[in-house]
Amino acid sequence: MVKSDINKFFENYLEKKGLFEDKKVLQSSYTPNNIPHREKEIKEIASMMAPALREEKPSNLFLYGKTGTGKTLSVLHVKEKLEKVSTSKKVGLKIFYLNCKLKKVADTEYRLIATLARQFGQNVPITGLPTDEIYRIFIESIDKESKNIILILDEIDQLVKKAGDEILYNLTRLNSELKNTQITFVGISNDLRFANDLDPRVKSSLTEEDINFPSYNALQLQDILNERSKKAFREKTIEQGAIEKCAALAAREHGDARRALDLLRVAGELAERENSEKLLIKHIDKAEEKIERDLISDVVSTLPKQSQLVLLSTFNLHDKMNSKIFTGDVYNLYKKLSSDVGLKPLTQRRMSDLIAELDMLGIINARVISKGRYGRTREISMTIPDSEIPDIKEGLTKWLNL
DNA sequence: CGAGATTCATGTGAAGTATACCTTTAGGCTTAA
DNA sequence: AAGCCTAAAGGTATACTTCACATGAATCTCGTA
Repeated sequence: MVKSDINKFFENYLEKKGLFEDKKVLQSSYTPNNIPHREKEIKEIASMMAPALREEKPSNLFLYGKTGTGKTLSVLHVKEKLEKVSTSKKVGLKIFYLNCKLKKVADTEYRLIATLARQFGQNVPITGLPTDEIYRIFIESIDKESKNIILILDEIDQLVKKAGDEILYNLTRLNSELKNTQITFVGISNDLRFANDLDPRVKSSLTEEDINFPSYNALQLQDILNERSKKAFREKTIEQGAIEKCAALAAREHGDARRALDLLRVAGELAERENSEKLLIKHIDKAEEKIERDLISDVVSTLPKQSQLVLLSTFNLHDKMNSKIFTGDVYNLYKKLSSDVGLKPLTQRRMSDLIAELDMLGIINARVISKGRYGRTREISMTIPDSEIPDIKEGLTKWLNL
């Protein structure tokens, strides 16, 4: 009985055609051939990098603009095309893309260089070598390879925030160490003010040329969504107005195209799970909530245990009393919790740094204030809407085996 | 009443420690001549 | 004797601790109007 039910379910599942034709198209890793409303920027990038084909050194390039404005996409697009030409014409050119935000990959000077060296096929250890040594290995390996190297550093602001701008200084000076090769840097930043806070020497050399990526407006987002949904969904599976709704929602938040695409994809997934014939507008509303939740719980779940504990403490305090939360309170609760879990509590000094990190990740808001006579502390408030907190708390307690 | 001193609770920087990992080196063992 | 393996020595990066000093506005103090 049961067995045949299950068989039937699977058979039905197979027979029933899903809404998606090709879901990959909506994922952020996908690079479409056609990038609407970025023709100008792509052309600019291409003309900046073109000298590399003649084995001349292109200027360093700096791209900035809010998240989801197509910076990464445009660069990768140009990269692909450029690589194609250069390999067919046998030009000595290599292009590397590296996202500096990835933890344990490129968030310190050592790790950044080590990752780069690894991309050149060098087998370098994750720790133990002097940083100079890593530089030497890296320089050596690229110097014999090819004439031109273009290094794309995505989310470069994150790197500087964590590890200081000395790295960039070292990097820009790298060219003087190289005999046969030249490195061109392409920096990408979401933070518009980032370049201004840099050491002037670094700034001038890194931003020889810069391109601003403006935010998309709702109409442009619609174009993008239409373009992609044609490939992603089967015909006539989207309710009239659904795409417009996606575009409008995403446009409300500074025109983030990635968000718009996520919205559409998750809505499609939800619709499919509900066995709905079409992607309806209501699915998009649900998708918005889900994305928010998933995004946060994704970050939270990859946090180190200690940070999770700190976060849980702040959430608990936030629930218990709706007054302001201060560092000292968090630390006391954290200490109690950590002994419950059987984790050795960190010092308050360290926790202070952890709170600062959580703030940087945008999971909480922590602001240093002075309470005058009553000392100085961080005042912590929530960035997450109250309705989402119980869910995340549940996840936290699970991960922490509480 | 108001300017300046005081105070508190913690921020923050620097230096030190523990841990995990790396390379080099020297000793001991095996092996082939 | 040459070659190979192993373990110790000496080095680094990273996460964390310890120590000590810095902060900055509410509150206190005290001289002055």
